[in-house]
Amino acid sequence: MSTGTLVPVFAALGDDTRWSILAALGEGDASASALAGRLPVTRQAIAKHLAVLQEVGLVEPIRVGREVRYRVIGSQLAQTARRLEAIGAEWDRRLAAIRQIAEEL
Amino acid sequence: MSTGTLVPVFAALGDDTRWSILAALGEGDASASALAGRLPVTRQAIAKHLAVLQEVGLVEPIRVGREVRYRVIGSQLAQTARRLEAIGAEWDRRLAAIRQIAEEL
DNA sequence: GCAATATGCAACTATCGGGTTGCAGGAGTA
DNA sequence: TACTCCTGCAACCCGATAGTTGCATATTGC
Repeated sequence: MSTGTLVPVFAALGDDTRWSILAALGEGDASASALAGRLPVTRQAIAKHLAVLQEVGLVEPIRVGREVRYRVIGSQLAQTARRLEAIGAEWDRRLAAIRQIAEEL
Repeated sequence: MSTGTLVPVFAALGDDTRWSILAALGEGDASASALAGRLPVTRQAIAKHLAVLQEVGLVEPIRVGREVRYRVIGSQLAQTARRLEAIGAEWDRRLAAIRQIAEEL
């Protein structure tokens, strides 16, 4: 079981501002400028965060006229959750086996 | 739906070395010194990482004589996974509703 | 075409975090 | 007691990154 591309996703999710952005996008698609109107950071900072989120597949850009709206991809979050759960279960399984053997000695 | 204490957990999971440590602990409890023998970083670096992991509840210390072994807590990973999945599902639900309304216009 | 608005790019600052070395302190063992 | 081994703490270095300002570029609407 490899962690593969999982770590960058968590790194992307380990920032409060990015969660603010994701939460805002969770209420509807929006552009960097629109998000800058609601959050206490500049548009450029938000643009950088959106680039990070897009890089790990949590968000996708949609050109609408002269603006670029961003859409959150919920399925990526669900897939990450499934992989996380599988890894945790695997650890539990192995460790339980180890302790079982230890007890029998 | 609040992200609560979720973000620090992701920040903790967003580092390769910490995943190496978690993976090693997934094969059995170990002390910082023991881990330093297997990983290409110093014991002190590992000690810092273990402190971070303990802080977010992914790992717990167990004193055994003069050494401190660490144990990975798989259930914390599972809980994080569930919360993540719930958030993604909530976004999908809301956004689907928004698009439904948009189509009807 | 022109003004307005939105994005893109670049340079810069400052803080955070991962990693190191060095040393002091504590707990087990001969 | 003396020795060994493991942990804990502090200071330091450096690269990454979150954030800013400033300007150039493109696209829509009048």
